[in-house]
Amino acid sequence: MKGTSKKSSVRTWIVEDNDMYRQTVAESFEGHPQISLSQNFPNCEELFDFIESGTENPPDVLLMDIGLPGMSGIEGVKQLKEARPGIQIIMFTVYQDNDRIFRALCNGASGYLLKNSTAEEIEKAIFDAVEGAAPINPQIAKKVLEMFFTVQPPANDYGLTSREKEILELLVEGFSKKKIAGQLYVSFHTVDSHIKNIYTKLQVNSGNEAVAKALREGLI
Amino acid sequence: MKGTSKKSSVRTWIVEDNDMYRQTVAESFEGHPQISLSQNFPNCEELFDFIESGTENPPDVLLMDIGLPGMSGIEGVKQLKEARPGIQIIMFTVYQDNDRIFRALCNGASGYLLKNSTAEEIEKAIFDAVEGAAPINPQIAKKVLEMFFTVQPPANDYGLTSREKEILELLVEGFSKKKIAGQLYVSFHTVDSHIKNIYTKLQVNSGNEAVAKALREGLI
DNA sequence: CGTAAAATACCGTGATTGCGGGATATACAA
DNA sequence: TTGTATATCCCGCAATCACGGTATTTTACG
Repeated sequence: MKGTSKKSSVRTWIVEDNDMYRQTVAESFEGHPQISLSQNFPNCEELFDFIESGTENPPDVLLMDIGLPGMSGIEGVKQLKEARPGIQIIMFTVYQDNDRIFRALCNGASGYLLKNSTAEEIEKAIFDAVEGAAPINPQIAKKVLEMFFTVQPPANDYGLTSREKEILELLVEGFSKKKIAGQLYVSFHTVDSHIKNIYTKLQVNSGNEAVAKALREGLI
Repeated sequence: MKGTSKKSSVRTWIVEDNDMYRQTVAESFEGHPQISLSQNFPNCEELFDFIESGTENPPDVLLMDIGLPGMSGIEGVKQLKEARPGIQIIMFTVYQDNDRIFRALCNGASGYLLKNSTAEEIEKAIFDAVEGAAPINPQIAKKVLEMFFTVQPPANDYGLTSREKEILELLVEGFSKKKIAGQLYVSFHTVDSHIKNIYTKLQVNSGNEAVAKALREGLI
């Protein structure tokens, strides 16, 4: 269906500066019936040269080290994703710090494996990636979740009434008191009173502060 | 070291309303040397009753269905995490919609598996969870990444100068023009001019709008 | 060296805001 | 019934803001 012609083999390349490690990975896929690890590079520069030479079509999946000489794997992901968005890139690294994880994923990496992964895990990750999924090492996934789902205090709403929330929302949208009054078909004075109450409840004393507090604490 | 006494067996419970499915999972771990699936429940209410009864210590890991009669698995995660934050909860469901994924992870779920998982995958996920990692199905992980790492237009800064950014920041902090002038040891008129330029560049015409735009688009 | 951009400073005016009052009506709970 | 909360409305005034000018000095850069 849908014209997705099943490929006989997932074409995979690897960028890894440690010669021995690169060879080991390459060899572990030799003779693999569904994965052909057809090219490997010691750094990003050679990868890009090869792609631009047009000698061979780009791969389906790329395993990318992060700690590379010259251009880092993080920067490599960014540039490769810009040039060839279709390639699924799996980071393949020893680094587990939030900053590298964040930047790699920001730049468009589809997966993030640690170098202690078994050949089976790498194999599964390649299949996952080519199917549009995101193979992420559970330890890394934990950090990603922590980055975004940090247990936030359940959105203190400062006891704002629904009317006050409504007006706060319009304030955030940039409307003046007069415009808000028009929008809600009430008098300017009413809006003014509500805003006074909002300021008191939020413990602020200017529109700017109220808007900042509302946006920062997700009050709207 | 550190007093972490290795447990001989990972104690795991499951909440799943489909009797047959629940039995199947339970049976697949019967006689497992390191995982004891010691209790199973058809809904959250019975789970909580059992926990409160104190008959047995809470488990290390809980497999939690989402589509449950009565209290949903999402709500169950929230309440259980509040009561017993130490329990690692793995969602175990057919649902793949962003909203359920988001809410489950928000409420503190450590993992998210699909029901088509193999026994080996579940086994690995339980071990991952108890070690503090986050076993997430790659398809789900992809959605999580999309939720947060959507290729955002590279932070348009509207050509603000560094001084203008500085002043915008102070504006967001709720300072008045006069206060900003004092803070920066410049005249009120200078600040006024900068703010005029900021408004022009951001295409807004009030402090509220500028603050909202700055916060929403991460200009600061 | 020259020039453009940035930062600085000033003026005036009308609009808007922040905030101090106070008032009325309605609804709901004690 | 009597409060309490919510929403509505009004007044006034000092402070602040938005915005139209103009102009000087500093900085950056070819």
